[in-house]
Amino acid sequence: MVVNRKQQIIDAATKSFSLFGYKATTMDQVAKLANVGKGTIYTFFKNKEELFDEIVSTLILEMKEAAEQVIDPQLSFFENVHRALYRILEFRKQHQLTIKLFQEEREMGTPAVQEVMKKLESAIIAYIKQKIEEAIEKGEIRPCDAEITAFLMLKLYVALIFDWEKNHEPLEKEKIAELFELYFLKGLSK
Amino acid sequence: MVVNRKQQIIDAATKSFSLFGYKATTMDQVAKLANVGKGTIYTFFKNKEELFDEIVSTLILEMKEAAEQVIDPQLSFFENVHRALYRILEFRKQHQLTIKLFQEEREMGTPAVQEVMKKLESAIIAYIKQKIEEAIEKGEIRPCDAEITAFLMLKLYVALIFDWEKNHEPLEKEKIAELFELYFLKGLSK
DNA sequence: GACTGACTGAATGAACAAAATGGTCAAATA
DNA sequence: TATTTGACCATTTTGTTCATTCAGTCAGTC
Repeated sequence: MVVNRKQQIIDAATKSFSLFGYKATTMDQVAKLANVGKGTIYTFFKNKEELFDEIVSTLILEMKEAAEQVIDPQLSFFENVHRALYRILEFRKQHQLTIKLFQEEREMGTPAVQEVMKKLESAIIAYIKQKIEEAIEKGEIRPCDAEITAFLMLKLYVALIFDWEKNHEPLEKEKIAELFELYFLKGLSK
Repeated sequence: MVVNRKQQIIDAATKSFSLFGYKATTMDQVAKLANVGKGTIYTFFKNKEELFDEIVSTLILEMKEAAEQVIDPQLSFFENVHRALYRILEFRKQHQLTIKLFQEEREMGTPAVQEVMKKLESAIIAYIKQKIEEAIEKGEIRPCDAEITAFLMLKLYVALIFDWEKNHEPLEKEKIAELFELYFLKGLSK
């Protein structure tokens, strides 16, 4: 094994998924991009979907890490939401993958993509939910249904990032953070 | 003219659009339902799309009227939002049409439906926006971007009504109103 | 024994035929 | 004469066939 072939495959697939989406990425293409015979892919991954799954699982982990990097338990819930939000807003640009998949889900409704996006959404909501519960525990914010609040935070984010741009100029990062603060933080603060 | 044939046609079309959606409604069907020859439809409406448009325009007007009925300039902005929200939540159940069209847009992407839904959305946002501007004028709420706020209010509403139900039990009217208050009203209040 | 790429069967979509549908208009009706 | 109508036409949609593409396998190579 000259180099880590599994990582080569993952890198190639990530690149192709990011560039062309799930459906338009062929295993032949991934093999060629990874400088690997197609069969080799199947020694590491059961099938295309499992390869995809592993990549998205990694993405989820990376997003969590990105958030954890800026979250500081010493700081207030508000300050941490603000920091995590900014970090994610920056993170997003690096990850064409998220955007491409979001597009593919809306425009083509590829089943494998729908499934994986559901998983991504669940992971994000579970993460936010936990942070909200901690904040309630600590008495930092007023009690509320953590699940619904997390759900709405994500919906608000998606609405501002993706939906608003359909008919308007994209919003500045600062503007998005400001709106988040205006609604969620002011609304939740005691 | 024994009865109002135009109204007969509109009623039949409304029923069919509500039941089967835009695409699955044929003009033959509408004619049969309205007890009218197909040609007669074309003496009142240029084509299928115009018939559809008139129905949706009426829907928009009815929604506005429904809201106006409960809005009282004497009352506070909050109280009025609350009342209008409740009125609309009840109104919705009567109108299968809105739900059916919302579904058809998401699932099939019928162009005529997309167009009309855009119009509906614009009308709603414009209406809310105006109410927000009046409230800011009167100093009832803190200044904010009325357009974005209206946009987010609608998105929040849609998220709670349609998106939440995809993976959870539907929310009670009371719960929806409570959430609205928690986020928007608390957030906007001075 | 790790790796490969030609091979296979299933899935996809292009091309064509058949059916359905929106819209028209000459004839029937009132 | 003014309305209303449904058979009719052009176009779109739907169903079908068939060639191509692609995910996944496995016999053969290194």
